[in-house]
Amino acid sequence: MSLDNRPHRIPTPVIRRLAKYMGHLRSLRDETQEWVSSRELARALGLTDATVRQDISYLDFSGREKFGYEVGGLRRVLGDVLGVHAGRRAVIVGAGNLGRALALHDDFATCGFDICGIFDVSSQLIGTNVGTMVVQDMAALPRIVGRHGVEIGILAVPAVAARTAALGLIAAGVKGILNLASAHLSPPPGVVIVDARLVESIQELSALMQLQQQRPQD
Amino acid sequence: MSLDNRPHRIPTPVIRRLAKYMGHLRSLRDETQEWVSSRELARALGLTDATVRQDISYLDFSGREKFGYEVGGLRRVLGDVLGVHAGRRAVIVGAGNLGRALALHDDFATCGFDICGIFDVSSQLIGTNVGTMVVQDMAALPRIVGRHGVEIGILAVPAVAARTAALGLIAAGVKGILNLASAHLSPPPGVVIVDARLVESIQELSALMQLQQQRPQD
DNA sequence: TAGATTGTTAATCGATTAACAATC
DNA sequence: TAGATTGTTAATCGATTAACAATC
Repeated sequence: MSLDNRPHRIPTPVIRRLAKYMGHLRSLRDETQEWVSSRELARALGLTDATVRQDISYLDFSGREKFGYEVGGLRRVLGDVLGVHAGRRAVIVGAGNLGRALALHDDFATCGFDICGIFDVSSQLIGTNVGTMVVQDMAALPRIVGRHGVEIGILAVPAVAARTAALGLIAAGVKGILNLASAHLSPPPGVVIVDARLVESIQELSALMQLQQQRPQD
Repeated sequence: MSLDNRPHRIPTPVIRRLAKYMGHLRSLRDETQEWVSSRELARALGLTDATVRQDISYLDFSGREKFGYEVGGLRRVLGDVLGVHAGRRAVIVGAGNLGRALALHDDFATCGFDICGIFDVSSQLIGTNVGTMVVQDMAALPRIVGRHGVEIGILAVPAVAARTAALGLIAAGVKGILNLASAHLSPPPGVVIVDARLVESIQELSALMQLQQQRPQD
């Protein structure tokens, strides 16, 4: 009866941990382990068991007392939430070192994300090979996005080019952007942007190292 | 007098935003802008001005009423906290597509992190060129770390190899690890690990897209 | 002066953890 | 049965935001 049968909002920190759970279950893949407990997941990922149970309670999935969670079933519902079963297609914008590496990185494919194009504006790069793909002109983006039903754009361009590239992706019909560029982008309604910046991560690391050296007791 | 003149603990969310502020100031670099207000920083980065002021209050730095923060000074204290002036040296472990791309990525150098080696265990990769560097055997790691005072290891290896590689880095004397591998690592005391996983980020994006499509009002 | 902006306190909001009844 | 584990509530903890006095 309740309206809350519809999928509820899941807090972002929870979503991030769900992705971690998925990663752990994937590492169990070939093993024959059939059940996993909240305690075991927590240990493996450096969390508390209460957090794991709370997180899993957001899913349409139940564990079983004394056993824990059935590995295959949990993998299925996690995959549903994380959209890895949706067969999402993605394109990469930016065919520099990072963009090319991502195009060749088969982890995306392993996790259900199909990279179906790589684009750039540089005439020096357009036409060059990246694995089995050929770098295409940004002008070809709308056509490819339309033809393949591309939903995700991976932005691997210099900061100065980020805004224009993002607008191009959005105009082409992409609904989500993974932003590796060092520029802040505000998504229009209906578009989601997630930042993933290596420079910020290494700076975070460096700051934590600094603080740790100053107050080693922590 | 107070003991709290010593550097206080800065919450991780704050540190992450400090890195964003730094990125924004960097984008102002060539410009002649001398002052920046909390309001302006907030706008540029999608935050509130209260958050910006609260964050900056963790720093040993003061703004000026009616003017805001002096750009050069703020950049200096941010750089201190983020360790970008420390001239930190880093090595990359894993000379696959991602590792090689990171070695060639000059954003790290631009931000004050000096990549001074790339390592792998594969005899097929050892000895190959990556820019001006040559891929070295992991066995050479302790020597290089010692000689150059390397503090950071960037882990870009497959999940199965992550633990061994991390132990190698730590044994060699590295104090911080940027972990791009899909494996959870628990740092020993005195070592800091920050995770930066593209697969988790794209799954987070995908989940947010899914939720957005289900509840577009959010 | 009036207006803009900081620095900081207090209030709100949200996330994590502890605890425990229910269950097998 | 006893013991292990879930699911969930309530308590705690921490982060963000609002508000405003102080200042130039």
